[in-house]
Amino acid sequence: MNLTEAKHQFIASWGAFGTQWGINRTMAQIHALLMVSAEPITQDDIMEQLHISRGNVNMNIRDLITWGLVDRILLSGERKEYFSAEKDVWKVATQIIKERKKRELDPMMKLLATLENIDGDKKDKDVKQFIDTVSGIRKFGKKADQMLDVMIKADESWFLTGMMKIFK
Amino acid sequence: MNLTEAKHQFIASWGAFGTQWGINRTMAQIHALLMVSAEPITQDDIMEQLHISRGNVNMNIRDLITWGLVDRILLSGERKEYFSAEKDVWKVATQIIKERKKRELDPMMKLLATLENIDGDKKDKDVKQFIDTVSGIRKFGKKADQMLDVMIKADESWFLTGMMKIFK
DNA sequence: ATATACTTTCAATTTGTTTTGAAAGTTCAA
DNA sequence: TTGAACTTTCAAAACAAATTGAAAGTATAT
Repeated sequence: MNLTEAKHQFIASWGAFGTQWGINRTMAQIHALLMVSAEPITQDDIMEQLHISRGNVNMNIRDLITWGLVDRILLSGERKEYFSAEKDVWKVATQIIKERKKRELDPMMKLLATLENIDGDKKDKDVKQFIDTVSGIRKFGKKADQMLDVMIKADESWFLTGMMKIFK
Repeated sequence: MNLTEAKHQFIASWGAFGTQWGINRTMAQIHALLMVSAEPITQDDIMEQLHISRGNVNMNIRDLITWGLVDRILLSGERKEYFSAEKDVWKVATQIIKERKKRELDPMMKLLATLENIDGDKKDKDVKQFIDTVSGIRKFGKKADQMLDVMIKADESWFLTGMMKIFK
């Protein structure tokens, strides 16, 4: 397989993979393209390579920037904007974890906390089941949260070498 | 807040949460309903409580069963089928991890392995960037994979107590 | 065997999401 | 300023996913 074919396949698969995790396909594809691009590229490059419209590129690029995964690059003497993605997979992963945690996990945990305080007789089996379920999710979520916080603060080498000893 | 309101809110939020992670809303809602139900319930109960059609319930219940999250219960003397969800959050989590790993992570890792072997001069900066990106993702994926395997095999108390000492 | 109670299927429809492209907005050099 | 180069917006269109419900299928009791 040559580079062009491989790039295409990588971009297509990364896009499909993204959709399974609630990320829009184009956004994942743009991110994939930027990840394998050695140099910063322009909106027009992306439009051309992925065969998508200008508006679509613009919208998703802006999203990727708010996710902290892509940077706008201004080359001196150039009018056009260039874009470049963080290439370090560890940084990409921690950035995504940080964002999803903030946007999704944290609000869910907050809600569960309030739901645990319902009125009703705790001897009633339905009330009991509800409280048990919610508090079970909450306990699990808290621990997962702590773990993710440590991961976000840790560095890659710790993850790749140190942590694994523990898991043996 | 009373039980009924709290259940509704839990089901609605769990459904919304699911969609952000690539799980269809109804499926997540049915799962939520089953998680907070003290006793097994029927298709008709689900239809009524979530206001959805018979076909929809049937389809999603079957999906939940293939995910290993819900069981069909046959009460003796009853013609009707009842359904019940695993209530232990740890088991639910490991089950989901196990399935998603098998369905999504494993195939992606396999693909990346093949993409690493492209033809081309490794001195070329584009070829180099591609290989570096793919192998970076693969390294990360392998470690995450190992970690998840250990989690799947471990038990809840290990996660809730033991593991956290390590992360201090 | 047949009626009854229940489950499954799937084509058609509805609903939700993504994409387009033309128009409006911005920036900057001359 | 003006206009050329570029970016952003957003209503409409295209596309994808979820949902319905009626018909077909299956199991069971009599």
